[in-house]
Formats: sequence, structure tokens, C-alpha cells
Amino acid sequence: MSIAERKEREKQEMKNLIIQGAMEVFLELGYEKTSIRTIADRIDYSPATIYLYFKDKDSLFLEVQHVSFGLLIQEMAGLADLDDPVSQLREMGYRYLQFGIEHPEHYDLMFIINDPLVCLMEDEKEWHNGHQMYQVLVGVVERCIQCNLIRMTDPQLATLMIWSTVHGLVALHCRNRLWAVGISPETMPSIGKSYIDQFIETIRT
Amino acid sequence: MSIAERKEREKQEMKNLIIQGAMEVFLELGYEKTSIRTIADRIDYSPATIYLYFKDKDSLFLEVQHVSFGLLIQEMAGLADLDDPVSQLREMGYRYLQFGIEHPEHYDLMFIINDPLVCLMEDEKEWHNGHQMYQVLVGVVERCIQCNLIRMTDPQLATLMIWSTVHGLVALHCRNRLWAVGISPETMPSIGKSYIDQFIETIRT
DNA sequence: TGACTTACTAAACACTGTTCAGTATCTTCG
DNA sequence: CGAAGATACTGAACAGTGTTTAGTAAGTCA
Repeated sequence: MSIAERKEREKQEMKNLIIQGAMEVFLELGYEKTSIRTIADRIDYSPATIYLYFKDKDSLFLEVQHVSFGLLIQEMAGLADLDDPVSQLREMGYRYLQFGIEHPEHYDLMFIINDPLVCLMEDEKEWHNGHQMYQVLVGVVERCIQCNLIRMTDPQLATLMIWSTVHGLVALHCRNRLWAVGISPETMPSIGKSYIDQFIETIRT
Repeated sequence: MSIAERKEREKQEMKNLIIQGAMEVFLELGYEKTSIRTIADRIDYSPATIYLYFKDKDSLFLEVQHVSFGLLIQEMAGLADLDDPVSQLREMGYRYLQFGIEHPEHYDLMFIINDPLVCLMEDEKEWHNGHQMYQVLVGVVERCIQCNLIRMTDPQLATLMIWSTVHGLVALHCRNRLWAVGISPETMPSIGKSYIDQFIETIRT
């Protein structure tokens, strides 16, 4: 079955080529302004070819999103080295925020864009990726609560609040709503750090 | 100049008719799926007519957004009756969250959607509306800090954090990202209340 | 070599935002 | 009143979109 294997491999390589091209264009132009024709042009194939490998634009987008999730998870490596759970929490906050500031397009694809992901039940892959990272956060928060280091008691609610607080800032930044309160994109990194520091100080016992 | 006045009035009425139709369609279909043709159909005019009253789709959208801001500001009426600033803060949180849950499409138009608002400098109207409400929040937070009722010292940073925390939850809810952490839309109202309560308890001294 | 399968594409369909030439109505002035 | 001019509106077109389909060319297998 060597030929069949090679065919399968070539098929996967073709998928990867499309995903890579799509990623480039998605990050350059954003989701809405990216057209299948542009992606096809980028990789020197016809638009119709893409539909032989992906059901539709959303389906292709989900694959790109999966790669983005991988990047963020990678960014969180080595957190367990910090033995203080509050330090872990702060460090996660720093890195999450930094990721949002440095890769707003990736962040947008993962947490803000509308279309797909509604079909979570159908797409196990994404669910798994996002859920996995959330569980890491839940673990850290649980340890903080167990050691009585933060002013919350319910791990689920606390985790949700912590995530939302950081996501809120990144989301407002990604969608340029912070101009209205006098924060320019350039000042975001320094404000972001103060933001996390203040938040940790506020919730810790 | 009676005729000129009448013309001016008719022009304004026509603008309002278009805005009203656009609002309906925007709320039904969302920003991206709304087409000028659909709006035109809804009010029985040709698509081209809309371009006599509004520069482009974004410009029309900004007018609709302005109406949405009015709704939210209206929702915040009577807050000064509560003499305890922390109660004011909690009540603002309740109402803001409820607005986001009850009118996710409006909320989307105001705080999540991408395209316009980037041109804040050009559009004084929106800036004014959003900034006004933010200033109300800043005022409440300042009083909380003055009375030493919350665990923060910098009003600007504190206000940003409080807004972001609530916005974060609403934004995740609007974009269906809470499914991934086991929260379904139906449970949002009750979770939302706990969320605000926990947040207030966490930040108060 | 002939039959079958696969990979790919040109062209079309139905949609989008936007523009423009042209019409039909209303206003103004002689 | 009637001609000239301004105003309000639209049909049709342009260039773009996601997606489908019929057809071609190449690779595989008997």
C-alpha cells in the first residue's frame, strides 16, 4: 500500500500548504477581508481546489485557528517551575496579555471572531485545545484557593472572572475601543503590566 | 424660508427611516450579513437612495450604533439615588451585564464589531457618547476610592479594570466562547449575578 | 494498451458594496 | 401660466465575494 500511503501523505501536504497560505492571508487581512481567491492566488492554485480539501471558508478558518491555539499554549510552557501559585497566576496573566498585544490577529481569530466555533459540538479539536488551557488555569486557581492566597472561594467562578478580566482588556484593545478612554496602542504593554499587577494585588488576601 | 425648512425636515425624516430600517436588519442579521440591498428592501427604496443620505455602510452603521449607546445610557438612569458608591457600582454592573445579555446584538455593535470607530477622531458623536458613560463610571469609582471602600488606589486603572472585567464576560458570551467552559446561554443571567457579586466582594475592602 | 480514478480548473451562479447616467417630480423665476 | 433649474430617486452596471459544476488532463491499475 505504498502508493496509497504516498497519496495520503501528499493530500496532507496539500492541506498544510493551504493552511499555511490561509494563515498568512488571514493574519494580514483579517477574517472578513480574506477571500478564498486571495488564498488560492497566494499558493498558486485555483479557488476551487481549496474546496476539495476544506468544506468551506469557516472550516479552513478553524484549522488556522487550531494553529493559533497551539502558539498560545506553547507560550504558557514552564509555568509549573514557579512554585507559588499566585506567581503562576501573575505570570500567566503577563504572557496571555503579551500574546494578545503581540498577535492581535491570532487572538482575534481565537476569541473574538464570530462565525465558527458556534459548532463546538461538531469540532472536537478546537474544543479540546481551548478547554485544555482553561483547565490549566482552573488548576492554578484551585491551588490559590486551597492555600487561601486569593479572596475567592468558588474555583469555577474565580477562574471565569480571572479569564474574563484579562480577556476584556485584550478584546477592547484588539477592537480599538481603548482609544476612547485615552489609551493608545503604544502604551498598552506598560499599562498591561500595571493592569495585571493591580489585579493580582486586588484579589490576593 | 418655510420650504427650505420643510425640505430639511423631510431629509431628516428620510434619514431616520433609513436608520430605523437599518437598525432592524442589523439586529436581525448582524453587521456582516446585513446588506444595503436588504435594508433598502425593508423600507421600499432602491439601494442607491441610501447612498444619498449616508456616505457608505459604515457611516450608516455608526448612526445605528449611536442609537444603541443611547439605549445603554438610558438604562443607567437613577443610579445617583443610591447613596453608597459601592452599591452604585454593583447596580451598574448588574444593568450593564443585563443589557449585554438581553441585547447582545446592540452590545456587539457598540463594543465588539471591528470596522468603524477606528475613525474615532473623525466621529465626535460616538466618542462623546461612549466617553460620557465612561466618565460616569470613573466618578463612581473615584468616590469608592475616596471613601476607602475598594482595594484600589488609582481611579483610572481601577475603572479600566472594572469595565474590562464586565466587558470580558459579556464579550465571551456574545461570541459563544462560554460554551467551552460549560456555560450555556440560558444559565448566563444567574451566573452573571453571581459574577458581579463575587467581583464586588473581591474588590471591596 | 484501454478502463478507471484522481487532481485540478475555467466558468458560472447568486450574492455583496458602490457608482452613475438618466428620469421624473418639485421649486423658482420671468 | 410656462420655461428653466434644482432635487429625489432608480435601473443598470462594475468589481468584488463564497461556492458549485462540468469538463480536462494526468496518474494508476488490469
